[in-house]
Amino acid sequence: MTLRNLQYIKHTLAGHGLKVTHQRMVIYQVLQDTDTHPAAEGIYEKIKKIIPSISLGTIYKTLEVFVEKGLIKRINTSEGNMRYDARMDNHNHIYCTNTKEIIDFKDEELEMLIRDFLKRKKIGNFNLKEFRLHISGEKIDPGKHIEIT
Amino acid sequence: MTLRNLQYIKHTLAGHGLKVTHQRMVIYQVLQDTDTHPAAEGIYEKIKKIIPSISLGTIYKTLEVFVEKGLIKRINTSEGNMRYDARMDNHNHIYCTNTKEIIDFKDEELEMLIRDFLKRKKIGNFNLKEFRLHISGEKIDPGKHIEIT
DNA sequence: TCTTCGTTGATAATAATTATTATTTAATTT
DNA sequence: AAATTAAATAATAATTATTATCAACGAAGA
Ligand SMILES: [Mn+2]
Ligand SMILES: [Mn+2]
Ligand SMILES: [Zn+2]
Ligand SMILES: [Zn+2]
Repeated sequence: MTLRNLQYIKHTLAGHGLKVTHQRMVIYQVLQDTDTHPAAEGIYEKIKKIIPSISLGTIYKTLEVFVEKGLIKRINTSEGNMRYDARMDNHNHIYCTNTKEIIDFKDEELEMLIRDFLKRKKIGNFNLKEFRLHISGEKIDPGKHIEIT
Repeated sequence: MTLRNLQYIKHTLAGHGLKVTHQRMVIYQVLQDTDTHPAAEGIYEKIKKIIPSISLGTIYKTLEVFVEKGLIKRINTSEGNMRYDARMDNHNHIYCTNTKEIIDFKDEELEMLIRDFLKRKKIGNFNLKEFRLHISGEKIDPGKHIEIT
């Protein structure tokens, strides 16, 4: 968490109409440094190490505000809880049904392929906001990483 | 609910290793006749009209069992509850963020496009089960239907 | 520095789902 | 067909995830 980073985070929060608080900065920073799509509880555990006095309610509230302001995304799983994604560029997700991991998967070609398809295939009475491909399956070796080639 | 249908449902349940009960038959039939991807509560309301004595717990348990046995699918929403889909062929979903509707969208070309792409793009250490495109946005006129052309 | 108003932490409330258990029902054995 | 066994259901309690409330606090502008 360098000084330059700190300034950037302040600027980002303020730029989205949010009052800059210590809690918000730390939560946003931690989300930025995470690519595992954690749930509120998991985020809480991480933040507690930095701000031991933080309340779980503040985590929930802050996540909600961030989503509302378009700073992060809330993502859906087949499990009973919400998970969060600080990555805001268009990308897809690979779901591992046994480890519950959500792995990012970005591919320009796929992006174009689908965008092109949807442009041809007109959906009437509908204002399309975004699309995402959900790929699901199981890691073969849960200890190792998934690798895309 | 014709007799032929009834026999077919019995056969389907038994064929998936399930004991055939009145509750299960009615729940399965109702799910088959629905394309709105209802939540447990909504299914409960429908079933109560047919079996007034049914318990909400039975709905939850039955849905869980059906998912487990591969008779239906559990689907994810950005809201805090699960929804269910009796349609088992590969298809995609359009999410309307204001009406909370989930609309089926099947297209062979899109299917092939993505399948082809994923065949080329190898995902290592991962056993792919399925993929689905989540399209989200808002209905322009919430009273009218979405139409795909 | 003072004032204002949004934010936080503590806690209570709600919604969705899962667990428990006695009772009922279906399937299997006699 | 009656008795036996095993599984499913209904009623209810418990848990989990999330949201709401509210007094105390802190950021930011006057
Ligand atoms: Mn159907
Ligand atoms: Mn929930
Ligand atoms: Zn992501
Ligand atoms: Zn569907």
